[in-house]
Amino acid sequence: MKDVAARAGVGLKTVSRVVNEEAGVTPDTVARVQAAIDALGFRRNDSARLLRTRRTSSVGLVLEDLADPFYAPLSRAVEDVARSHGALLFTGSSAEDPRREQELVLAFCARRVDGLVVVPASDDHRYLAPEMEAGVATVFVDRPAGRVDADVVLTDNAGGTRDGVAHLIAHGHRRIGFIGDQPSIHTANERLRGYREAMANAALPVLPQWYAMGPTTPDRVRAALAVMLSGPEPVTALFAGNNRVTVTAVRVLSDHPRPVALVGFDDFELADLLSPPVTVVAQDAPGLGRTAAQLLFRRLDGLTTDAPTRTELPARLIPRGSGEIPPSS
Amino acid sequence: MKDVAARAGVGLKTVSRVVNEEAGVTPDTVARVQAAIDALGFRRNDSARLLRTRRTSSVGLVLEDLADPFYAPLSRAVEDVARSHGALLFTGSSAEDPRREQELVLAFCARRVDGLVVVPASDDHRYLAPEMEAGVATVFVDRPAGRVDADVVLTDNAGGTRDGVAHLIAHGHRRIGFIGDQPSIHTANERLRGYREAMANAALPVLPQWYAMGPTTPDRVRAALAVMLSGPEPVTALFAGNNRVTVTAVRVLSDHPRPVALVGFDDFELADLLSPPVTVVAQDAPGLGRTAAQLLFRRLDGLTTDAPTRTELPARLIPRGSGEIPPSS
DNA sequence: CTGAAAGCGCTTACAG
DNA sequence: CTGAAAGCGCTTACAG
Repeated sequence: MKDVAARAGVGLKTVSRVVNEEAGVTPDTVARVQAAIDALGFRRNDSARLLRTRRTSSVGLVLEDLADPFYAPLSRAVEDVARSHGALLFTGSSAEDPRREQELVLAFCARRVDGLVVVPASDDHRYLAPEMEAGVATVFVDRPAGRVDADVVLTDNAGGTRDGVAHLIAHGHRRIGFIGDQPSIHTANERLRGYREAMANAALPVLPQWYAMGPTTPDRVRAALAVMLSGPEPVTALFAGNNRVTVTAVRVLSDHPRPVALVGFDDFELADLLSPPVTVVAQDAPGLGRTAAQLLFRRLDGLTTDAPTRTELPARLIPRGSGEIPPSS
Repeated sequence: MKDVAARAGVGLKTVSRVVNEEAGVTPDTVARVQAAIDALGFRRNDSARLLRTRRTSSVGLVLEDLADPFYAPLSRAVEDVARSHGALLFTGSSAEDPRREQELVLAFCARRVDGLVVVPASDDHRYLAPEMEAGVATVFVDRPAGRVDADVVLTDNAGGTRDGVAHLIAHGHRRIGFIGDQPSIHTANERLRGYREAMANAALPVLPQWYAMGPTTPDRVRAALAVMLSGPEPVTALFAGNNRVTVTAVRVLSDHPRPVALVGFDDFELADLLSPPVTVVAQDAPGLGRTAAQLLFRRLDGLTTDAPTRTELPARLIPRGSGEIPPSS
C-alpha cells in the first residue's frame, strides 16, 4: 500500500479510500491510484485490515466429522448463512475427541473469529467461558453445551424416537429392540429415553437384553442384534439409534429367517430403494445448521442481546415399508 | 500483552518469550509472567502474530459443494493433512459457479492463506497467476487447472470408464448407453471419452441417441434414459457418469420391464444392498484430498521446487451384480 | 478533497 | 537473561 501511495504520489489514506471505495476522492485521483494498484498487482491484506477493525468476518465451525453424511449438509447450511453475511468459514473435525474439540475451538479463537458454531464432542465447555465473555458469539448445535450458558439448537431426539417406537407399537409390536450410540453422547441418551417413554406409554416392559448402547461399528451392532433376535423372547422390531446402526441392521435383517420390522433414526439417500424400503425418523440437518448460523449472526450484528435460547427442531417420521411389517410370531 | 507486561513488571519481549515458550527466561520470571497471564485471561492474538511472521498457517479449500457425499471425504482428508502440519482450514463451496470460485479464492488470498486446494468450477484460472507468483502454493484437485501452470491431482476418469464399459461389453452387451454430467465439466468429458474409446476398441458403433450430457437432475436423467430404452435399437446396458445419475438410473430401471445392466461411476454407501447390487467404478476420494494436500505442504515446506506435476489416481471396478446382467434380447 | 500521525497486537533484529 | 525500538499492513481520528 505504501508502494502504491508512493507510485501514485498520494498519501496512504487516499489509497485506503480507493481500495475501500469510500466516497470523496476526485475521479482523477482514483484513476491515478487505480493505475498504480494495477501496475504493482496490489491486493489488500485483509489480515492486517482486520487487526485494526477488530472484526475478522470469519466464523469457526467445529463438528464431529466433515465426512459424515449427516454433518455435510449442516456445514453447507452454515456456510451459506456465513456467506450471506460476508463471512468466511473455518472448519474442523473433532472426531468425537473432547481434547481435539478444545484445540480447534481455541485455535479459532486465537485467530479471533467473530463467532463459533460447535457440535460438542465434550460435555464441559467451561474452557470457552473467557472467550465468550471476551465477545466470541457461540452457538452449540446438535448437542447441548456443557456447564456454560449459550445458545443451543437441537433436534427433538426423544420426541422423534418416541414417535418411531409408537409407530412400531401401533403396528402390533410388543417386543421392540433399541440399538444406540455410545452413552457418552447426549443425542444417544435422548433417543434411549424416547424409546423407554414410548414403551412405558404403552405399558410395555423393556427387558435388559432388548437395548444396547455402544460404538456403532458393524461388529458391535451385529453382536447386539444377535442377542436381541435370539432367546425365548426375541424382538419382532428394532429401532436403530442412528444412520450407521440402521445400515448394519438392514444388512443383518436381510439375512434373517423371520421378517423383523425396522425404524431408523436419520434419513439416508437410498432408503426408499431398499427392500423393504426403510422407515425412518428424519432430522432436518440443513435446518439445524441454518438456524444455528442465523442465531449466531443475529448476536454478532447486535440484533439481539437476549439470554441464550434453546431451540428444538422436530424430527419427522417417514413410513416407507420396513416400519410397517407386522410381528412375525 | 502490554497489560501482561505491565502487571508482571517485565518488558513486552519477555512476555512474548513466555507465551512462545522460548528458552532463556528465568523460571522465576516465567512464573511471574504466567501469573499475570492467568490473572488477565490473556490469549495471544494469532492474527497479529501472523501479520509479523508472514505465515498464516492456514490453507483454503474450495470445492463444488461441502454437502456432496463425494467431496465430504475429500475435504476431511485435506483437513487431516493440514492438521498434521499445524494449519487451519478455510472451506467454501463454489456451487459450480466460476464467479463464486474466484470470489472465494481471492477472499482466501486476501486473508493471506499459505496455500490453496481448489476443485475448479472454472476453466480459466489466470486470475490466480499473480497470487501464485506472490507465493500462494496452489494444488488443483479432481479437475485440471485452466490456463495456469500448477500441480494437479486427478482420477483417471477416462481409464475408469473404459474399464467399466469394457466390463459390460465382456458380458455380451453391444448397445450401451452413457449418461453424463454437463459437458462444461472436465471429468464429464473424460468419462464420455472413455466410453467412446471402449466402444471403439470393441469395434462397436455409438448411436447419437445412446449418449446424453447435461445437468444430473432426476428429470433430465429420466428423459435421457427413456430415449435410450425406446426405439428400434434400445440399449441393453447403461454406464452412469456419476453418483447422482446412478441413483436415478437405479430408480428408473427397477420399474423397467426388461432387465438392463448398469455400471456407475463413483461408489456409494448402500450400493451392495440394492437389488441387484450396483456395480461401480470407484474413485478414491480421500486419496485425492490427501495427495493434493501432501503436495501442497511439500511445496510450502520448501521440500520441492520442481515444476508442477500431474498425478492420476486409478479408479477401481467393483463388480456387484448390476453390471453382470446379460443382454435381455 | 487529502494526508500525517498514532495505533491495532504482535515479532524481529539488536543492544545491553 | 532482558528490554527498547522499529515495523508487519492496514485503519481511525483528526486536522487542514
